Amino acid sequence: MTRIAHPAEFYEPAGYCAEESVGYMMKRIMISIVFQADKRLDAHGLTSAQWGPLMRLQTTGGATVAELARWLNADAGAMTRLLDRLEKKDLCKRVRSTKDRRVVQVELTAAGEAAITAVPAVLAEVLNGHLAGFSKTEWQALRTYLQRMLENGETMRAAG
Amino acid sequence: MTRIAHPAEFYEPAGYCAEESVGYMMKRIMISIVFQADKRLDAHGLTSAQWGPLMRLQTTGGATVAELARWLNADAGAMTRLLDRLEKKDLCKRVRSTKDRRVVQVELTAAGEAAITAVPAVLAEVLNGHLAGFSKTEWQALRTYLQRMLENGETMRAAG
DNA sequence: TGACAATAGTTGCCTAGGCATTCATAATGC
DNA sequence: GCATTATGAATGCCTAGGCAACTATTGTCA
Repeated sequence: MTRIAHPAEFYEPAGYCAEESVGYMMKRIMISIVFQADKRLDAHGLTSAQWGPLMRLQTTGGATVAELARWLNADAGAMTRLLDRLEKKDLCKRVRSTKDRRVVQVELTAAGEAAITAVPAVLAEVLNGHLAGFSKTEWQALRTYLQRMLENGETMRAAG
Repeated sequence: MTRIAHPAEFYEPAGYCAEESVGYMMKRIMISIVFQADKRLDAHGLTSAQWGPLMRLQTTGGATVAELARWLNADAGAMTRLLDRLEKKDLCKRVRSTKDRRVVQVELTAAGEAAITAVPAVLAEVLNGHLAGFSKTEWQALRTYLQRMLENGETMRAAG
């Protein structure tokens, strides 16, 4: 039996201050992370939006457009266009499935395999940089908080 | 004399797992927050990107394009186009400054004032919902962590 | 003063995501 | 079997941000 937690009451309409909200802070942190990652990945011809599908393709050894979109919490149409750009750069290729002719299997090309080898190191470096000074305990606490916020978000979404 | 913290070593290139990274979690949280805010603000004709400048205009009683862009960590060109859309909806207006003829003062219209009255309540509700189950101590700890990540990001940016 | 740099705003071109629609194919139900 | 429904992918139209180039204006300094 799961107890549904009541919404917190940390923020109030009167005197709401954007700078103090966790939303504003997280937005700025994400801008900083993406900026640093893009700066390092630019030399490899990748943008911060492009390594996501590529890494997923590597770990799973191929996926469909819908699977990629679901995994990245993205729109299927946006994924189609993102794959267009990746395919134009010869980083992945589409193969129409023969079993289910609706689906398109997406696979990495050799160039795609090569392009993502540098990605994990870049991501690790950028994240570690933003966590400078954190103890392991603090890092774990942060991840616990974020996980709980994620679950609260899913609860809100399910509630409609 | 400020001690520069060394980068953390929580993430490593080998075996890097996107799902476990704080970046991936924060991205998904932001998607959830923006989704919930957009859902509630749609009835007021605002998008999640539009209430930012409007609220800033309200609290400061008018600002320039560059000031808005800086405050929102956004590009000046993007801000110009965002203000185009807001002006088309008659939510704000531009006034060329007479003192410095380069700058454009942006002000809220009456409709703009009316449109943002509902925003603070929406933001407070969405944030409180994502913080359901958090104690005040945990919330403060989370904000401290986020603040430190922000400062680490600024350090990285300054270091080049 | 006059050349130069700095700043403010705009615009063009790019990547990018959300939503609705469309088309083809597959699964389901009568 | 056939109509209905569901799913997968793609496309059009919208908002949105980053970067570079450009113009107009202001500030700086020799």
